[in-house]
Amino acid sequence: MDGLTSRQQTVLGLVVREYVSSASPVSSRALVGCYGLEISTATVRNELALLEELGYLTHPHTSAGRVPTHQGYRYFVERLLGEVDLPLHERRTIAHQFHQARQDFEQWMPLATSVLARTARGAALVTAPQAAESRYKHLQLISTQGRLVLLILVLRGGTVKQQLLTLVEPLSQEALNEIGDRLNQAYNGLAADEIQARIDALPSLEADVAILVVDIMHRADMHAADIVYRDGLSEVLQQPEFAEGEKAQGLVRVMEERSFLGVVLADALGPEVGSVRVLIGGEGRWDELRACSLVLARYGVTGFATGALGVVGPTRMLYGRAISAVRFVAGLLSDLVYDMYAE
Amino acid sequence: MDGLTSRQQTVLGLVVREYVSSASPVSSRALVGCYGLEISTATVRNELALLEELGYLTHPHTSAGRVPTHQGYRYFVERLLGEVDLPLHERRTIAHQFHQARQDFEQWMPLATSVLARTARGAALVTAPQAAESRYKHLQLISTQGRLVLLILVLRGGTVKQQLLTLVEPLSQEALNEIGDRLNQAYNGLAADEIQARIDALPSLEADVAILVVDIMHRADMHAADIVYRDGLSEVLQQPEFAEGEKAQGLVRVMEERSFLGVVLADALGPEVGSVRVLIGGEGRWDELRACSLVLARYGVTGFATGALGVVGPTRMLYGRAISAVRFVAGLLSDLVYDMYAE
DNA sequence: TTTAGCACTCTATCAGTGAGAGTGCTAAAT
DNA sequence: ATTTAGCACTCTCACTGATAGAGTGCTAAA
Repeated sequence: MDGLTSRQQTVLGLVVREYVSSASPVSSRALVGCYGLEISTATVRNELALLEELGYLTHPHTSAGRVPTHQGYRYFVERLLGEVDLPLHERRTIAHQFHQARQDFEQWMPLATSVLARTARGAALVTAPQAAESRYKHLQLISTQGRLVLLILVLRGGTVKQQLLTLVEPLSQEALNEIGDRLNQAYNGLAADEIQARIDALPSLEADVAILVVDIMHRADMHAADIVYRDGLSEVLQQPEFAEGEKAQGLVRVMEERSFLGVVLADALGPEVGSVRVLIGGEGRWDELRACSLVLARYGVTGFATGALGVVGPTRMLYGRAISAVRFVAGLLSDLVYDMYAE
Repeated sequence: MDGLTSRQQTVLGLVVREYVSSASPVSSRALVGCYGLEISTATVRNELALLEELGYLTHPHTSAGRVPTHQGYRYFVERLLGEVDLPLHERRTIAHQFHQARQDFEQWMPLATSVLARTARGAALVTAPQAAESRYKHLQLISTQGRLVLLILVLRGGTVKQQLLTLVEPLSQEALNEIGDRLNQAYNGLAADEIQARIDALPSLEADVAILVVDIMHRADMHAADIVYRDGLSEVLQQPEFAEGEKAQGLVRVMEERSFLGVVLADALGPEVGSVRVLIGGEGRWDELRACSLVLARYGVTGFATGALGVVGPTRMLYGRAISAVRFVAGLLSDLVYDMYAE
């Protein structure tokens, strides 16, 4: 059975569970005592020694109990956890909250983040959905004062972009509406490059606006993932592994620094919506994350718009809850994105 | 001279400056040695003892140097700091960055936050400007799929609100435009209550939309301050006072928890745009903030739209830089808000 | 009023000690 | 061949002096 006997698997699983809940090294006595194993502590010790030799456990020092290694957590997550899901009543509560907020577009992301943080008992991150390629939906020019105009550009999928625009000479709101109407007629549903190709045919003022529109759409394609929602950081920082400030460094960085998060996400998830990924202790690639695990997924509709979401916590995290929470919330968000892009 | 002799003021000032830069208790020898005082360490010790008796300094223990108390920092900020300002070249760089971003509405807040964090060397917080009272500017209904409609509401000052709307039966984009045009004609520049009062006169579909608009405007008035931009937290957490995790608790809470921040801001700033406020060690009111200082200001135009911004750091912070950075950035943001509301 | 000098106090550090925890090993039992 | 009991061994943790060093407070002289 893939290298480990069934009893070894049981023991490894119990060590992980016990360590996750107690946060201190697990002794053979604790395992036998708390979980009613039908074997003696000495036998358990033999198994523990073997599991350590195989790299699934370590010793902080000779006379301490065992602690799972990253490899141990990975084995736990991949082979021992099985198919986990949130209890029905939690799924119902969450689904209900999303149903309540279904019309309130702006609440989707904050709600998802807060639900994720509370359900997974970790720090939650959600990036706004980013369209594979922005497509023009609607433009509105709104006169402000004098030559200053507020340009509102709506993209397919409901993304709204704002930009200021200074005219050479003031125009009435009616004139602005006309420009908007003409561009709306001409560009509905087009991508930035397609608009770019048709700019020549326009009179100069429209062309100026169109150039700006193309520019905004390009920027939207580049930077949509910069918008990150966060929640639950302060709760996670109370975990004992972060008692020494510098241990918390990686956690705070991944929560705060867009660029760092971007790299991690790109590397761990790829562009396609798929299954939940678990990143344990930085996987040797990110040293700052040695004490942290991330449970990540991409949501949305591949080819239309996707975003990422995830939970960050200590390696000693409740993987079962985190994975099922991430999967469930990703599913809900994917449905919302689907509704917004299906036309 | 308000209780302290000029020499005592000098000594207090030096203790604060030295402690801010060294992060460890200041001895009489260090003061004489590093700052070239023309008096002996014994004399300094006498002054230190007096300043301690007056409550401006403390002792961690008998044979340690002096550390400023909250009262000491307050005296320093109010009487000893004088009029501080950022060096010209920094002001120029910052003004230039804002000038570059002047058209790019969506960048204002992130830019202000990032500039503030880097300039003040602290964690920066900026809340979005909130209108004293939302006023209707423009409505656009955009047909999505079937009966689902995306409602885009622009308020005076450039705030854009989005909401989904499910129609009883599908309508063409033209029909939606007509509804939008009629409401735009009728409601331009009105406040929520004024719109509320005129709903009766409308046919039912328009009335439904108008009810939703009023609802959105009310929500905007309530919750605009919920949008908080943050930056620089991870740098501040590296400061030695936050090496023990629990000391960082207050800092992270004020940075992360909207509700906590809201209470602090409301209490410290009031609703009017005014001068920079300095909150030292939670001022006895917020125990979590005992190790932190906040430098806060309200920006914007009183009566039209205001927001708050501030820097959070350890009590041992560079008050001079923080105060001048907050004042300068608040000024820049106020100008931007003024431009957006002046009509 | 200032200063030199000195006693005093407190910390930080190191070494040493004993208790306790938990293992690893060995030899006996199943 | 496995499992188990028993015990020696190791390492941590908490406590205890003991010491050096830092910095003060006080006193008496300048």
